Amino acid sequence: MNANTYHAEAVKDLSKVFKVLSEPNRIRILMSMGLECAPVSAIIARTGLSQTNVSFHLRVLREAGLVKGERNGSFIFYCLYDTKLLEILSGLTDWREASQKARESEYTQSA
Amino acid sequence: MNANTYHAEAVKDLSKVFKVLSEPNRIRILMSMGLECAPVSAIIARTGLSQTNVSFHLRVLREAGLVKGERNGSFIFYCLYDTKLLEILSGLTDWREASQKARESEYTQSA
DNA sequence: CATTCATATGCGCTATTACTCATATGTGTA
DNA sequence: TACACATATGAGTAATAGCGCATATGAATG
Repeated sequence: MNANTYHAEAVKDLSKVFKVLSEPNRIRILMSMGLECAPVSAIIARTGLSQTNVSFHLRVLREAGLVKGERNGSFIFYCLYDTKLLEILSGLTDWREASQKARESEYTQSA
Repeated sequence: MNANTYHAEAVKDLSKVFKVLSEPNRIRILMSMGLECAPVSAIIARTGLSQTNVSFHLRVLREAGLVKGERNGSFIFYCLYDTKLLEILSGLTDWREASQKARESEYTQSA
């Protein structure tokens, strides 16, 4: 049992989270929710995506444990499972923007 | 121009990074590099992946600006473009592990 | 210059995924 | 009960990604 097998579970879960977050529209949905819960119809309005598509992405986000939905009358309110996700997203954005110029000017090639 | 279009570029870049990180083997490659540069052969040995596959993933990681490669004789040494990526990965791992139990016991369903 | 070693690349295959359309489920209300 | 609204789900499709095999490139060494 080396370092790889030791982190196997963590790697597995991490890659799943990354896969879920690799869809631009899912990121937009997460950002559109912000700190407060919102019904699906609000998310549809904010993102401009189709109802079917939003529903599809919400399920993916839900199954990944990134959002949760609670029924309230005929509406279902969705919110971030952990609002810390917003900080993570903005932190990563800052990180990428900070190194963007360096990446653009540097070669980083192979041969 | 609303909030969505304002963040459009950031969302685009973020989703690309997440997509690159959504591959378990790529995460393993990144972790196997750690803080120091290593030739491809070392990465192959550490991960147990095929040479073709490692080369393929390294290109993806390189084009995403996550690693850089420098030739040294007949070897090409790869290293993290920014070692802060390691902290990010471990930070996210901790974040997921911390909420894992809650996610497992809670419903987080839709209807 | 021929050979060997390290690494990259093109091709074909298969599996996955995001999307739309149509339809189903569930809730509130007359 | 019937109807309207909010949301979920299933089928079908087109695009993409990861993998292995074979091969190419490029550096070192005799």
